[in-house]
Amino acid sequence: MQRPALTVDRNSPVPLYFQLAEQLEAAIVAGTLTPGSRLENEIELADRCGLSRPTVRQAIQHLVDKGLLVRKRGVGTQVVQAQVKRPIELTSLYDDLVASQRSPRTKVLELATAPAGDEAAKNLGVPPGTPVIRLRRLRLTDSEPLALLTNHLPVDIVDLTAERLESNGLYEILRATGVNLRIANQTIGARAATTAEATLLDERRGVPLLTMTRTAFDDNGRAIEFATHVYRASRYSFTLTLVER
Amino acid sequence: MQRPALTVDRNSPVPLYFQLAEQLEAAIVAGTLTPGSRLENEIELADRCGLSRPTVRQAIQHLVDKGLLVRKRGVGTQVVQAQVKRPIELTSLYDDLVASQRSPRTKVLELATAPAGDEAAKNLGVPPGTPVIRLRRLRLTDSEPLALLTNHLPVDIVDLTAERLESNGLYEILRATGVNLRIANQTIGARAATTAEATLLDERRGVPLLTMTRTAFDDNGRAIEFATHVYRASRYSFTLTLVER
DNA sequence: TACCTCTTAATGTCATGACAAATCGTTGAC
DNA sequence: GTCAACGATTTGTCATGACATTAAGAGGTA
Repeated sequence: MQRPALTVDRNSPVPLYFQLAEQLEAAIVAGTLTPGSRLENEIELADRCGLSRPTVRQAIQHLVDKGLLVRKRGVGTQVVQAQVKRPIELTSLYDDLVASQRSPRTKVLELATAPAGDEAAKNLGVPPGTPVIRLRRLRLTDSEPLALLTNHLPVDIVDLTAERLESNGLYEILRATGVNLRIANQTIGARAATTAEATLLDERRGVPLLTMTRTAFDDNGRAIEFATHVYRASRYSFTLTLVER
Repeated sequence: MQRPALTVDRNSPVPLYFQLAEQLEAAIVAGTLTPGSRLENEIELADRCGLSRPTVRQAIQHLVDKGLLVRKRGVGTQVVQAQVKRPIELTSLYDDLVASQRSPRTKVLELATAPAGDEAAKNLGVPPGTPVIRLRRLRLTDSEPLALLTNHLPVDIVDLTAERLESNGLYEILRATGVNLRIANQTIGARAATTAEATLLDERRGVPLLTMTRTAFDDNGRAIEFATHVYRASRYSFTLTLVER
Protein backbone atom coordinates (compact mmCIF):
# COMPACT_ATOMS: atom_id res chain seq x y z
CA MET A 1 0.00 0.00 0.00
CA GLN A 2 1.44 3.31 -1.08
CA ARG A 3 0.33 6.83 -0.41
CA PRO A 4 1.38 9.44 -2.93
CA ALA A 5 0.84 13.10 -2.11
CA LEU A 6 -2.49 14.21 -3.52
CA THR A 7 -4.06 17.64 -3.60
CA VAL A 8 -6.91 19.07 -5.60
CA ASP A 9 -7.67 22.66 -6.45
CA ARG A 10 -11.36 23.32 -6.13
CA ASN A 11 -11.05 26.67 -7.88
CA SER A 12 -9.60 25.14 -10.97
CA PRO A 13 -11.92 24.69 -13.94
CA VAL A 14 -10.44 21.21 -14.36
CA PRO A 15 -12.86 18.63 -12.96
CA LEU A 16 -11.80 17.24 -9.60
CA TYR A 17 -11.91 13.63 -10.74
CA PHE A 18 -9.64 14.53 -13.60
CA GLN A 19 -7.17 16.32 -11.35
CA LEU A 20 -7.01 13.24 -9.17
CA ALA A 21 -6.62 10.92 -12.14
CA GLU A 22 -3.79 13.04 -13.50
CA GLN A 23 -1.94 12.97 -10.19
CA LEU A 24 -2.33 9.24 -9.84
CA GLU A 25 -1.14 8.73 -13.37
CA ALA A 26 1.84 10.97 -12.75
CA ALA A 27 2.68 8.98 -9.63
CA ILE A 28 2.55 5.78 -11.64
CA VAL A 29 4.78 6.96 -14.45
CA ALA A 30 7.13 8.59 -11.95
CA GLY A 31 7.43 5.31 -10.08
CA THR A 32 6.01 6.58 -6.81
CA LEU A 33 3.30 4.01 -7.28
CA THR A 34 5.09 0.85 -8.26
CA PRO A 35 3.54 -1.82 -10.48
CA GLY A 36 1.65 -4.38 -8.45
CA SER A 37 1.29 -2.12 -5.42
CA ARG A 38 -2.12 -1.58 -3.91
CA LEU A 39 -3.77 1.82 -3.62
CA GLU A 40 -5.54 2.90 -0.48
CA ASN A 41 -9.19 2.02 -0.55
CA GLU A 42 -11.65 4.44 -2.05
CA ILE A 43 -12.99 5.73 1.24
CA GLU A 44 -9.56 6.60 2.57
CA LEU A 45 -8.56 8.19 -0.69
CA ALA A 46 -11.73 10.26 -0.67
CA ASP A 47 -11.16 11.42 2.92
CA ARG A 48 -7.55 12.26 2.32
CA CYS A 49 -8.35 14.39 -0.74
CA GLY A 50 -11.50 15.90 0.72
CA LEU A 51 -13.53 14.37 -2.09
CA SER A 52 -16.57 12.15 -2.17
CA ARG A 53 -16.33 8.51 -3.04
CA PRO A 54 -18.08 8.78 -6.45
CA THR A 55 -15.54 11.36 -7.52
CA VAL A 56 -12.67 9.14 -6.47
CA ARG A 57 -14.29 6.21 -8.24
CA GLN A 58 -14.61 8.26 -11.40
CA ALA A 59 -10.92 9.08 -11.30
CA ILE A 60 -9.96 5.46 -10.74
CA GLN A 61 -12.31 4.26 -13.46
CA HIS A 62 -10.64 6.66 -15.84
CA LEU A 63 -7.28 5.03 -15.19
CA VAL A 64 -8.75 1.54 -15.34
CA ASP A 65 -10.06 2.35 -18.82
CA LYS A 66 -6.61 3.58 -19.70
CA GLY A 67 -5.16 0.28 -18.61
CA LEU A 68 -3.09 1.69 -15.75
CA LEU A 69 -5.05 0.27 -12.83
CA VAL A 70 -6.89 -2.94 -12.10
CA ARG A 71 -9.76 -3.21 -9.63
CA LYS A 72 -10.96 -6.36 -7.94
CA ARG A 73 -13.97 -6.45 -5.68
CA GLY A 74 -13.14 -7.52 -2.18
CA VAL A 75 -9.45 -6.96 -2.84
CA GLY A 76 -8.63 -3.44 -3.86
CA THR A 77 -7.08 -1.43 -6.63
CA GLN A 78 -3.64 -2.26 -7.99
CA VAL A 79 -1.22 -0.70 -10.42
CA VAL A 80 -0.86 -2.96 -13.44
CA GLN A 81 2.39 -4.80 -13.91
CA ALA A 82 2.49 -4.75 -17.66
CA GLN A 83 3.89 -1.72 -19.37
CA VAL A 84 1.07 -0.07 -21.21
CA LYS A 85 1.76 1.21 -24.65
CA ARG A 86 -0.20 4.11 -25.94
CA PRO A 87 -3.19 2.67 -27.76
CA ILE A 88 -4.13 3.64 -31.27
CA GLU A 89 -6.08 6.81 -30.94
CA LEU A 90 -7.76 9.21 -33.24
CA THR A 91 -4.54 10.99 -33.96
CA SER A 92 -2.73 11.35 -37.21
CA LEU A 93 0.53 9.68 -38.03
CA TYR A 94 2.08 13.12 -37.90
CA ASP A 95 1.13 13.60 -34.25
CA ASP A 96 2.41 10.13 -33.44
CA LEU A 97 5.76 10.83 -35.02
CA VAL A 98 6.11 14.18 -33.31
CA ALA A 99 5.34 12.50 -30.01
CA SER A 100 8.08 9.96 -30.57
CA GLN A 101 10.50 12.70 -31.68
CA ARG A 102 11.13 11.36 -35.12
CA SER A 103 11.02 14.72 -36.92
CA PRO A 104 8.43 14.04 -39.60
CA ARG A 105 8.38 15.82 -42.92
CA THR A 106 5.51 15.93 -45.37
CA LYS A 107 5.57 16.37 -49.12
CA VAL A 108 2.24 17.19 -50.73
CA LEU A 109 2.00 15.29 -53.98
CA GLU A 110 -1.52 16.30 -54.89
CA LEU A 111 -4.16 18.62 -53.51
CA ALA A 112 -7.12 19.03 -55.78
CA THR A 113 -10.87 18.88 -56.06
CA ALA A 114 -12.04 15.98 -58.17
CA PRO A 115 -15.20 13.89 -58.63
CA ALA A 116 -15.36 11.14 -56.02
CA GLY A 117 -14.72 7.61 -57.20
CA ASP A 118 -17.03 4.82 -56.17
CA GLU A 119 -15.06 3.78 -53.12
CA ALA A 120 -14.47 7.27 -51.77
CA ALA A 121 -18.09 8.22 -52.43
CA LYS A 122 -19.38 5.17 -50.63
CA ASN A 123 -17.21 5.76 -47.61
CA LEU A 124 -17.95 9.47 -47.42
CA GLY A 125 -21.65 8.88 -47.89
CA VAL A 126 -22.01 11.09 -50.97
CA PRO A 127 -23.21 10.26 -54.50
CA PRO A 128 -20.45 9.08 -56.85
CA GLY A 129 -19.08 11.94 -58.88
CA THR A 130 -19.62 14.52 -56.11
CA PRO A 131 -16.65 16.88 -55.98
CA VAL A 132 -14.35 16.02 -53.08
CA ILE A 133 -10.92 17.10 -51.99
CA ARG A 134 -8.28 14.60 -52.98
CA LEU A 135 -5.03 14.74 -51.11
CA ARG A 136 -1.92 12.69 -51.60
CA ARG A 137 1.08 13.10 -49.35
CA LEU A 138 4.40 11.45 -48.81
CA ARG A 139 5.46 11.27 -45.18
CA LEU A 140 9.14 11.05 -44.36
CA THR A 141 11.16 10.70 -41.18
CA ASP A 142 14.82 11.53 -41.07
CA SER A 143 14.65 12.06 -44.84
CA GLU A 144 13.51 8.48 -45.39
CA PRO A 145 10.13 7.82 -47.00
CA LEU A 146 7.79 6.18 -44.53
CA ALA A 147 4.29 6.23 -45.89
CA LEU A 148 2.12 7.25 -48.79
CA LEU A 149 -1.07 8.88 -47.58
CA THR A 150 -4.17 9.31 -49.73
CA ASN A 151 -7.13 11.16 -48.24
CA HIS A 152 -10.55 12.17 -49.49
CA LEU A 153 -12.60 14.86 -47.75
CA PRO A 154 -15.89 16.65 -48.43
CA VAL A 155 -15.16 20.03 -49.98
CA ASP A 156 -16.89 22.14 -47.35
CA ILE A 157 -15.11 20.88 -44.25
CA VAL A 158 -11.90 22.83 -44.23
CA ASP A 159 -9.72 24.99 -46.42
CA LEU A 160 -6.50 23.14 -47.02
CA THR A 161 -3.30 24.55 -48.41
CA ALA A 162 -0.15 22.67 -49.31
CA GLU A 163 1.90 24.95 -47.05
CA ARG A 164 -0.22 24.21 -44.02
CA LEU A 165 -0.22 20.49 -44.72
CA GLU A 166 3.56 20.45 -44.88
CA SER A 167 3.91 21.80 -41.37
CA ASN A 168 0.90 20.25 -39.63
CA GLY A 169 -0.87 16.93 -39.51
CA LEU A 170 -4.27 16.74 -41.14
CA TYR A 171 -6.01 15.92 -37.88
CA GLU A 172 -4.37 18.86 -36.19
CA ILE A 173 -5.73 21.15 -38.88
CA LEU A 174 -9.17 19.60 -38.61
CA ARG A 175 -9.24 20.04 -34.85
CA ALA A 176 -8.12 23.64 -35.13
CA THR A 177 -11.02 24.22 -37.53
CA GLY A 178 -13.47 23.01 -34.92
CA VAL A 179 -14.08 19.54 -36.28
CA ASN A 180 -14.57 16.97 -33.53
CA LEU A 181 -13.60 13.52 -34.72
CA ARG A 182 -15.46 10.95 -32.69
CA ILE A 183 -15.58 7.57 -34.37
CA ALA A 184 -13.43 5.90 -36.98
CA ASN A 185 -13.56 2.53 -38.65
CA GLN A 186 -10.15 1.18 -39.57
CA THR A 187 -8.94 -1.80 -41.47
CA ILE A 188 -5.32 -2.89 -41.32
CA GLY A 189 -3.92 -5.25 -43.90
CA ALA A 190 -0.93 -5.90 -46.09
CA ARG A 191 -0.17 -6.20 -49.78
CA ALA A 192 2.68 -5.98 -52.24
CA ALA A 193 3.93 -2.63 -53.46
CA THR A 194 3.05 -1.50 -56.97
CA THR A 195 5.77 -0.01 -59.11
CA ALA A 196 4.50 3.51 -58.52
CA GLU A 197 4.37 3.02 -54.75
CA ALA A 198 7.80 1.43 -54.71
CA THR A 199 9.29 4.37 -56.55
CA LEU A 200 7.82 6.90 -54.14
CA LEU A 201 8.74 4.90 -51.06
CA ASP A 202 12.26 4.08 -52.17
CA GLU A 203 11.55 0.36 -52.10
CA ARG A 204 11.35 -2.32 -54.75
CA ARG A 205 8.23 -3.48 -56.48
CA GLY A 206 6.53 -6.36 -54.65
CA VAL A 207 7.88 -5.66 -51.16
CA PRO A 208 5.29 -6.04 -48.39
CA LEU A 209 3.47 -2.87 -47.45
CA LEU A 210 1.27 -2.32 -44.42
CA THR A 211 -2.07 -0.82 -45.44
CA MET A 212 -4.61 1.10 -43.44
CA THR A 213 -7.94 2.45 -44.59
CA ARG A 214 -9.91 4.63 -42.28
CA THR A 215 -13.24 6.41 -42.38
CA ALA A 216 -13.61 9.03 -39.67
CA PHE A 217 -16.86 10.62 -38.47
CA ASP A 218 -17.48 13.76 -36.46
CA ASP A 219 -19.83 14.05 -33.51
CA ASN A 220 -22.76 14.64 -35.81
CA GLY A 221 -22.11 11.34 -37.51
CA ARG A 222 -20.98 12.96 -40.71
CA ALA A 223 -18.11 11.34 -42.59
CA ILE A 224 -15.18 13.74 -42.52
CA GLU A 225 -12.38 11.77 -44.06
CA PHE A 226 -11.70 8.64 -46.02
CA ALA A 227 -8.06 7.65 -45.92
CA THR A 228 -6.04 5.00 -47.66
CA HIS A 229 -2.52 4.77 -46.33
CA VAL A 230 0.35 2.47 -47.19
CA TYR A 231 3.38 2.16 -44.93
CA ARG A 232 6.78 0.66 -45.50
CA ALA A 233 6.53 -2.48 -43.42
CA SER A 234 10.26 -2.41 -42.89
CA ARG A 235 9.99 0.88 -41.04
CA TYR A 236 6.57 1.00 -39.44
CA SER A 237 4.08 -1.06 -37.46
CA PHE A 238 0.98 -0.42 -35.39
CA THR A 239 1.17 -0.81 -31.63
CA LEU A 240 -1.90 -0.96 -29.47
CA THR A 241 -2.95 -1.96 -25.99
CA LEU A 242 -6.18 -3.79 -25.38
CA VAL A 243 -7.95 -3.45 -22.04
CA GLU A 244 -10.67 -5.87 -21.13
CA ARG A 245 -13.45 -4.19 -19.20
CA MET B 1 -36.87 11.76 -30.40
CA GLN B 2 -37.84 8.15 -30.08
CA ARG B 3 -39.19 6.21 -27.15
CA PRO B 4 -38.51 2.50 -27.16
CA ALA B 5 -40.27 0.31 -24.62
CA LEU B 6 -38.04 -0.09 -21.57
CA THR B 7 -38.54 -2.18 -18.48
CA VAL B 8 -36.16 -3.32 -15.79
CA ASP B 9 -36.43 -6.25 -13.43
CA ARG B 10 -35.32 -5.26 -9.95
CA ASN B 11 -35.24 -8.87 -8.80
CA SER B 12 -32.76 -9.86 -11.45
CA PRO B 13 -29.14 -10.22 -10.38
CA VAL B 14 -28.18 -8.32 -13.53
CA PRO B 15 -27.36 -4.71 -12.61
CA LEU B 16 -30.08 -2.26 -13.52
CA TYR B 17 -27.80 -0.04 -15.58
CA PHE B 18 -26.75 -3.07 -17.57
CA GLN B 19 -30.31 -4.15 -18.20
CA LEU B 20 -31.08 -0.69 -19.51
CA ALA B 21 -27.95 -0.60 -21.66
CA GLU B 22 -28.84 -3.97 -23.17
CA GLN B 23 -32.33 -2.85 -24.05
CA LEU B 24 -31.11 0.36 -25.62
CA GLU B 25 -28.53 -1.54 -27.61
CA ALA B 26 -31.16 -4.02 -28.75
CA ALA B 27 -33.37 -1.14 -29.85
CA ILE B 28 -30.50 0.30 -31.84
CA VAL B 29 -29.59 -2.89 -33.66
CA ALA B 30 -33.28 -3.67 -34.22
CA GLY B 31 -33.73 -0.27 -35.81
CA THR B 32 -36.27 0.98 -33.29
CA LEU B 33 -33.78 3.70 -32.50
CA THR B 34 -32.60 4.96 -35.85
CA PRO B 35 -29.13 6.44 -36.44
CA GLY B 36 -29.10 10.15 -35.81
CA SER B 37 -32.24 10.12 -33.70
CA ARG B 38 -32.21 11.72 -30.28
CA LEU B 39 -32.96 9.87 -27.08
CA GLU B 40 -35.16 11.32 -24.39
CA ASN B 41 -33.20 13.29 -21.87
CA GLU B 42 -31.76 11.52 -18.87
CA ILE B 43 -34.35 12.74 -16.39
CA GLU B 44 -37.26 11.53 -18.50
CA LEU B 45 -35.57 8.23 -19.15
CA ALA B 46 -34.97 7.78 -15.45
CA ASP B 47 -38.57 8.60 -14.56
CA ARG B 48 -39.96 6.31 -17.22
CA CYS B 49 -37.87 3.37 -16.05
CA GLY B 50 -38.22 4.09 -12.37
CA LEU B 51 -34.47 4.52 -12.08
CA SER B 52 -32.28 7.29 -10.75
CA ARG B 53 -30.35 9.55 -13.04
CA PRO B 54 -26.89 8.19 -12.17
CA THR B 55 -28.04 4.71 -13.12
CA VAL B 56 -29.35 5.94 -16.45
CA ARG B 57 -26.14 7.85 -17.02
CA GLN B 58 -24.12 4.72 -16.32
CA ALA B 59 -26.11 2.80 -18.92
CA ILE B 60 -25.70 5.53 -21.50
CA GLN B 61 -21.99 5.88 -20.75
CA HIS B 62 -21.61 2.17 -21.36
CA LEU B 63 -23.03 2.55 -24.86
CA VAL B 64 -21.01 5.69 -25.52
CA ASP B 65 -17.87 3.71 -24.73
CA LYS B 66 -19.07 1.06 -27.12
CA GLY B 67 -19.42 3.67 -29.84
CA LEU B 68 -23.19 3.34 -30.21
CA LEU B 69 -24.22 6.68 -28.75
CA VAL B 70 -22.87 10.20 -28.74
CA ARG B 71 -23.58 12.73 -26.02
CA LYS B 72 -23.35 16.48 -26.32
CA ARG B 73 -23.88 18.84 -23.46
CA GLY B 74 -26.76 21.18 -24.01
CA VAL B 75 -27.95 19.08 -26.92
CA GLY B 76 -28.75 15.55 -25.92
CA THR B 77 -27.85 11.96 -26.68
CA GLN B 78 -27.92 10.66 -30.23
CA VAL B 79 -27.53 7.30 -31.90
CA VAL B 80 -24.38 7.36 -34.00
CA GLN B 81 -24.73 7.42 -37.75
CA ALA B 82 -21.68 5.41 -38.62
CA GLN B 83 -21.95 1.70 -38.59
CA VAL B 84 -19.79 0.46 -35.77
CA LYS B 85 -17.66 -2.54 -36.47
CA ARG B 86 -16.77 -4.77 -33.61
CA PRO B 87 -13.49 -3.51 -32.23
CA ILE B 88 -10.51 -5.73 -31.68
CA GLU B 89 -11.08 -7.36 -28.37
CA LEU B 90 -9.30 -9.82 -26.22
CA THR B 91 -10.68 -12.72 -28.15
CA SER B 92 -8.86 -15.30 -30.14
CA LEU B 93 -8.96 -15.55 -33.89
CA TYR B 94 -10.96 -18.74 -33.39
CA ASP B 95 -13.76 -16.91 -31.59
CA ASP B 96 -13.76 -14.24 -34.24
CA LEU B 97 -14.12 -16.75 -37.02
CA VAL B 98 -16.88 -18.64 -35.24
CA ALA B 99 -18.71 -15.36 -34.76
CA SER B 100 -18.52 -14.64 -38.47
CA GLN B 101 -19.57 -18.19 -39.32
CA ARG B 102 -16.53 -19.13 -41.25
CA SER B 103 -16.16 -22.65 -39.83
CA PRO B 104 -12.60 -22.55 -38.57
CA ARG B 105 -10.44 -25.63 -38.29
CA THR B 106 -7.22 -25.97 -36.36
CA LYS B 107 -4.27 -28.23 -36.97
CA VAL B 108 -1.81 -28.53 -34.10
CA LEU B 109 1.66 -28.63 -35.55
CA GLU B 110 3.58 -28.65 -32.29
CA LEU B 111 2.72 -28.83 -28.61
CA ALA B 112 5.74 -29.28 -26.39
CA THR B 113 7.61 -27.97 -23.42
CA ALA B 114 10.89 -26.35 -24.35
CA PRO B 115 13.36 -23.85 -22.89
CA ALA B 116 12.23 -20.31 -23.62
CA GLY B 117 14.19 -18.39 -26.22
CA ASP B 118 15.31 -14.85 -25.52
CA GLU B 119 12.29 -13.17 -27.07
CA ALA B 120 9.68 -15.42 -25.47
CA ALA B 121 11.46 -15.23 -22.10
CA LYS B 122 11.57 -11.45 -22.22
CA ASN B 123 7.91 -11.14 -23.10
CA LEU B 124 6.76 -13.68 -20.54
CA GLY B 125 8.95 -12.16 -17.86
CA VAL B 126 10.90 -15.34 -17.06
CA PRO B 127 14.64 -16.05 -17.24
CA PRO B 128 15.84 -17.33 -20.62
CA GLY B 129 15.92 -21.09 -20.69
CA THR B 130 12.95 -21.50 -18.35
CA PRO B 131 10.73 -24.32 -19.59
CA VAL B 132 7.64 -22.98 -21.35
CA ILE B 133 4.89 -24.49 -23.44
CA ARG B 134 5.45 -23.95 -27.12
CA LEU B 135 2.49 -24.26 -29.39
CA ARG B 136 2.30 -23.98 -33.13
CA ARG B 137 -1.00 -24.23 -34.97
CA LEU B 138 -2.29 -23.82 -38.46
CA ARG B 139 -5.69 -22.18 -38.67
CA LEU B 140 -7.88 -22.91 -41.69
CA THR B 141 -11.27 -21.71 -42.89
CA ASP B 142 -13.21 -23.60 -45.51
CA SER B 143 -10.18 -25.88 -45.88
CA GLU B 144 -7.99 -22.95 -46.88
CA PRO B 145 -4.97 -22.08 -44.72
CA LEU B 146 -5.44 -18.70 -43.10
CA ALA B 147 -2.84 -18.20 -40.43
CA LEU B 148 0.14 -19.71 -38.71
CA LEU B 149 -0.06 -19.25 -34.96
CA THR B 150 2.89 -19.60 -32.60
CA ASN B 151 2.26 -19.24 -28.87
CA HIS B 152 4.40 -19.46 -25.75
CA LEU B 153 2.86 -19.95 -22.29
CA PRO B 154 4.22 -20.54 -18.79
CA VAL B 155 3.98 -24.24 -17.98
CA ASP B 156 1.78 -23.95 -14.90
CA ILE B 157 -1.11 -22.00 -16.38
CA VAL B 158 -3.18 -24.64 -18.05
CA ASP B 159 -3.04 -28.23 -19.23
CA LEU B 160 -3.29 -28.22 -22.98
CA THR B 161 -3.98 -31.18 -25.22
CA ALA B 162 -3.90 -31.27 -28.98
CA GLU B 163 -7.47 -32.61 -29.06
CA ARG B 164 -8.82 -29.74 -27.04
CA LEU B 165 -6.93 -27.18 -29.10
CA GLU B 166 -8.39 -28.55 -32.31
CA SER B 167 -11.95 -27.95 -31.16
CA ASN B 168 -11.57 -24.77 -29.08
CA GLY B 169 -9.75 -21.49 -29.28
CA LEU B 170 -6.86 -20.98 -26.90
CA TYR B 171 -8.54 -18.05 -25.20
CA GLU B 172 -11.70 -20.06 -24.69
CA ILE B 173 -9.68 -22.75 -22.94
CA LEU B 174 -7.89 -20.18 -20.81
CA ARG B 175 -11.13 -18.56 -19.75
CA ALA B 176 -12.65 -21.92 -18.87
CA THR B 177 -9.62 -22.57 -16.68
CA GLY B 178 -10.32 -19.44 -14.69
CA VAL B 179 -7.68 -17.20 -16.25
CA ASN B 180 -8.87 -13.61 -16.60
CA LEU B 181 -7.07 -11.87 -19.42
CA ARG B 182 -7.05 -8.17 -18.78
CA ILE B 183 -4.44 -6.37 -20.78
CA ALA B 184 -2.59 -7.15 -23.97
CA ASN B 185 0.06 -5.31 -25.94
CA GLN B 186 -0.16 -5.92 -29.65
CA THR B 187 1.98 -4.99 -32.60
CA ILE B 188 0.68 -5.34 -36.13
CA GLY B 189 3.07 -5.30 -39.04
CA ALA B 190 3.86 -6.95 -42.34
CA ARG B 191 6.71 -8.86 -43.91
CA ALA B 192 7.46 -11.30 -46.69
CA ALA B 193 6.76 -15.00 -46.27
CA THR B 194 9.66 -17.36 -45.70
CA THR B 195 9.76 -20.58 -47.64
CA ALA B 196 8.56 -22.60 -44.67
CA GLU B 197 5.66 -20.24 -44.02
CA ALA B 198 4.71 -20.18 -47.67
CA THR B 199 4.57 -23.97 -47.79
CA LEU B 200 2.31 -24.18 -44.77
CA LEU B 201 0.03 -21.38 -45.92
CA ASP B 202 -0.24 -22.53 -49.51
CA GLU B 203 1.32 -19.34 -50.79
CA ARG B 204 4.54 -18.51 -52.58
CA ARG B 205 7.73 -17.38 -50.92
CA GLY B 206 7.93 -13.60 -50.61
CA VAL B 207 4.20 -12.84 -50.63
CA PRO B 208 3.15 -10.22 -48.08
CA LEU B 209 2.02 -11.58 -44.73
CA LEU B 210 0.25 -9.68 -42.00
CA THR B 211 2.00 -10.22 -38.66
CA MET B 212 0.74 -9.79 -35.13
CA THR B 213 2.64 -10.27 -31.90
CA ARG B 214 0.77 -10.10 -28.65
CA THR B 215 1.65 -10.37 -24.99
CA ALA B 216 -1.37 -10.91 -22.76
CA PHE B 217 -1.54 -10.39 -19.00
CA ASP B 218 -4.08 -11.59 -16.44
CA ASP B 219 -5.62 -9.46 -13.72
CA ASN B 220 -2.64 -10.06 -11.46
CA GLY B 221 -0.35 -8.60 -14.06
CA ARG B 222 1.26 -11.90 -14.84
CA ALA B 223 2.16 -12.62 -18.46
CA ILE B 224 0.02 -15.50 -19.65
CA GLU B 225 0.80 -15.73 -23.31
CA PHE B 226 3.25 -14.51 -25.89
CA ALA B 227 1.96 -14.96 -29.41
CA THR B 228 3.49 -14.51 -32.83
CA HIS B 229 0.96 -14.88 -35.59
CA VAL B 230 1.27 -14.53 -39.34
CA TYR B 231 -1.79 -14.19 -41.56
CA ARG B 232 -2.25 -14.51 -45.28
CA ALA B 233 -2.77 -10.90 -46.25
CA SER B 234 -4.84 -12.02 -49.21
CA ARG B 235 -7.43 -13.54 -46.92
CA TYR B 236 -7.33 -11.61 -43.66
CA SER B 237 -7.18 -8.11 -42.24
CA PHE B 238 -7.81 -6.46 -38.89
CA THR B 239 -10.88 -4.31 -38.46
CA LEU B 240 -11.32 -1.99 -35.53
CA THR B 241 -13.43 0.92 -34.44
CA LEU B 242 -11.93 3.81 -32.55
CA VAL B 243 -14.07 5.88 -30.20
CA GLU B 244 -12.84 9.22 -29.01
CA ARG B 245 -13.91 9.96 -25.48
C1' DT C 1 -3.56 -31.11 9.28
C1' DA C 2 -7.58 -30.21 6.66
C1' DC C 3 -11.84 -28.15 6.12
C1' DC C 4 -15.58 -25.27 7.12
C1' DT C 5 -17.54 -20.90 8.90
C1' DC C 6 -17.51 -16.37 10.38
C1' DT C 7 -15.63 -11.83 10.20
C1' DT C 8 -13.63 -8.09 7.83
C1' DA C 9 -12.51 -5.23 4.14
C1' DA C 10 -12.93 -3.72 -0.24
C1' DT C 11 -15.35 -2.62 -4.53
C1' DG C 12 -20.10 -2.70 -6.99
C1' DT C 13 -24.63 -0.83 -7.36
C1' DC C 14 -28.25 2.50 -6.61
C1' DA C 15 -30.91 6.68 -4.81
C1' DT C 16 -31.47 11.69 -4.05
C1' DG C 17 -30.21 16.31 -4.42
C1' DA C 18 -27.79 20.25 -6.06
C1' DC C 19 -25.35 23.34 -8.99
C1' DA C 20 -22.31 24.25 -13.29
C1' DA C 21 -21.61 24.64 -18.11
C1' DA C 22 -22.75 24.36 -22.86
C1' DT C 23 -25.97 24.72 -26.65
C1' DC C 24 -29.72 26.49 -29.18
C1' DG C 25 -33.65 29.06 -30.08
C1' DT C 26 -36.04 33.27 -29.16
C1' DT C 27 -36.60 37.81 -28.11
C1' DG C 28 -35.33 42.36 -28.14
C1' DA C 29 -32.70 46.49 -29.46
C1' DC C 30 -30.39 48.99 -32.84
C1' DG D 1 -32.41 43.00 -41.14
C1' DT D 2 -28.73 41.92 -38.12
C1' DC D 3 -26.71 41.09 -33.98
C1' DA D 4 -26.57 40.63 -29.07
C1' DA D 5 -28.60 39.15 -24.81
C1' DC D 6 -31.45 36.12 -22.45
C1' DG D 7 -33.69 31.89 -21.10
C1' DA D 8 -34.79 27.05 -21.57
C1' DT D 9 -32.94 22.57 -22.14
C1' DT D 10 -29.63 19.11 -21.46
C1' DT D 11 -25.59 16.94 -20.06
C1' DG D 12 -21.40 17.38 -16.71
C1' DT D 13 -19.77 17.37 -12.08
C1' DC D 14 -20.01 16.54 -7.19
C1' DA D 15 -21.81 15.28 -2.38
C1' DT D 16 -24.03 12.08 0.87
C1' DG D 17 -25.89 7.86 2.22
C1' DA D 18 -27.11 3.10 1.98
C1' DC D 19 -26.89 -1.73 1.00
C1' DA D 20 -25.07 -5.77 -1.88
C1' DT D 21 -21.45 -8.73 -3.41
C1' DT D 22 -17.04 -10.63 -3.50
C1' DA D 23 -12.58 -12.15 -1.69
C1' DA D 24 -9.39 -13.15 1.77
C1' DG D 25 -8.00 -14.23 6.22
C1' DA D 26 -8.88 -15.73 11.07
C1' DG D 27 -10.42 -19.07 13.91
C1' DG D 28 -12.64 -23.11 15.37
C1' DT D 29 -13.69 -28.08 14.71
C1' DA D 30 -13.15 -32.77 13.22
